[in-house]
Amino acid sequence: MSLSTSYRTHTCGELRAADAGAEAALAGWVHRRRDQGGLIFLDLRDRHGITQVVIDEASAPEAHTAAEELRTEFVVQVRGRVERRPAGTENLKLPTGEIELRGRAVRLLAEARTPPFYINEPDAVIEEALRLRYRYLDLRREEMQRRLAMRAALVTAIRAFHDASGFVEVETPILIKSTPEGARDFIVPSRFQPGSVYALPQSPQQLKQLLMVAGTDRYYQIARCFRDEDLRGDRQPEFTQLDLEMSFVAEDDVMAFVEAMVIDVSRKVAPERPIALIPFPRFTYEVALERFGSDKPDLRFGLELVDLGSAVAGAGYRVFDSTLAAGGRVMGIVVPGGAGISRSQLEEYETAARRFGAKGLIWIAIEPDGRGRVRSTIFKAVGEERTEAIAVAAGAGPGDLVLVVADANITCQEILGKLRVEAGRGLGLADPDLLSYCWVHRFPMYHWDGENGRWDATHNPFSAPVPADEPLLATLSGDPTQPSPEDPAGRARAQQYDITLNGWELGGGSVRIHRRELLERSFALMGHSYEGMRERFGGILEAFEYGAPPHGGIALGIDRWAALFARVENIREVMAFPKTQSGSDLMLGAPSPAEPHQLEELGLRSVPPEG
RNA sequence: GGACCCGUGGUGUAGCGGCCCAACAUGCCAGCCUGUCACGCUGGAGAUCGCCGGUUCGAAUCCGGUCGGGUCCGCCA
Repeated sequence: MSLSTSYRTHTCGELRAADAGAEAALAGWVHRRRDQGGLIFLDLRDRHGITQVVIDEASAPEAHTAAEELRTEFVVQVRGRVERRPAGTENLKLPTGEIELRGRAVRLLAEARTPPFYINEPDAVIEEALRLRYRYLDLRREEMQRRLAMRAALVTAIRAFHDASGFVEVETPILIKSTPEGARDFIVPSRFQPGSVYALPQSPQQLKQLLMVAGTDRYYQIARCFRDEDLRGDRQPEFTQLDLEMSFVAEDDVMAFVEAMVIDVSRKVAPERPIALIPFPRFTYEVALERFGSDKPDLRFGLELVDLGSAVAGAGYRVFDSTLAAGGRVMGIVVPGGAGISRSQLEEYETAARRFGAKGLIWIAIEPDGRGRVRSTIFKAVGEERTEAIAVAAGAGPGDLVLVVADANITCQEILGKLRVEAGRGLGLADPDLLSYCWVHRFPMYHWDGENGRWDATHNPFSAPVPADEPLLATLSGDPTQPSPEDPAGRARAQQYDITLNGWELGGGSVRIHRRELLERSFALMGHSYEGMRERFGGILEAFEYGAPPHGGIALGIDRWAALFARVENIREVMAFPKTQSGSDLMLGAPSPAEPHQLEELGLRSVPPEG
């Protein structure tokens, strides 16, 4: 494919030694200018690369005069002859470094103000607000262009795989109906019906299920989604999901397809990065929490949680005894070689544990040489022999450090899960090249919402129970609209699966309920009256009366996936025009106050904030 | 809703009660330079230290507020 146009014969990354002798025209930005007096060097840049232009006063006086006026980021076109560079002056750092363009004519296409930050220095540190204010300049930087291209390649690979697998890409509307579940909706007031609003989709969930009812069989979409919640490095108010849904599938069918797709896409986008385990490991939610203290485990390192309940029972340490008596857990992780860490590093673990919600952190260090010499927070209370026995029970050897937490079951697991990640990454155990995918499935259908006296969907309110648990979607009272925390529903597991990459939740999905009766029962458990359901979910409930196929699907966060491929922590780095933590677009100045006539048309009035 | 961090020439930082009408690097401007590639050399311009108020004889520096950015908890799947 040629990118030549009426302005250029080649891109700035294209010319090689084999092109020597050819006439060429290049167009691009002045990356750098090196003025030697009678000889001026220009590094001409476009997104494809950099080519050196040399302009000799003696042989091209007009071009030389023009080049003297050039400044950084001016846009120019240069015509001339491609020449091999004189021996010894080749630049091995550039792919085009064997040649240069001997400029005969320099044409200024656009001047440029001095940019507010360095576009030509890859390592320059730039305040993020400044980058966002001048995003078009930030994106001009090679690194950002690379990320945009990588993201495009990611989406292309996704489309290719789905297309080859019989999927139909369908666009769903952006103006839809507000639903009460999940996050806060962005709303758009209606001019036709003052006082009424559309909602922007949090995901196309109901629409894709309706496409299944329509017989689309396999649907996918690169879908923009919106959630009006507080932002984080990995959360933007609008973000992109790969959304897909398949008919006539069970859990394994969806997982198998997604796994094959993820492997194919990974190999296309990041061929140099090994995929840790194929097939992807699968853990039930319960096992994931028990072994890794997380429903999105980072499997690039071990440091698995160990139950120390029997090892500490009767040790005579009050915290352990009271926790166990209250039905809690005492668990630990072994930090290999951690016995040698400094007092201040230990304190960092303690601070981290408290930040994660722990009441305290107990540690046991086994000295590296000799045997039986331990240091520990519980040494005095428990004695050397018993302390060492606990450490050994955790699987620690000489030189290791054991971190122990005692708390209610899930609290204990989650705290240690976070400490595990802290320790694993801190010790450099997480191979940054590795792509370590895994599945976590069989989440609890519901968790008890004590505040509202109802069950709440752990993930998606349309998720189906695992077939064996379907009878559990019931209440003790017998009436699903009268739930209580002791209901069998609390034990039901969902056909819900999350896919995790290097400790990030990449996506989640489920097999859906496709029978109206069961969906209504589930909604009732979640506190909806039958009237309320018709109001909020009437469309889909009715659709299910007209023959809905069994179906299931998943949604994957494209931004997170791209960020992981780009090895960045923040999804803003892989979005062209992201917003700040307070939802502002610093470049466009959005959001901005509504014009009075706009409000009037919509039948709205602005109320000044309190205070 | 809450906690913490940051805000000083265009950019990145230093200075953290008087030695500062603010330092360093880079960028910018001018001059010189025919093989540079983060070119080099010489000279120059450029900052009411985010904003408002307070403490003090004296504030970039201490205190309060506010605005903007970030990280985290809540929230969010």
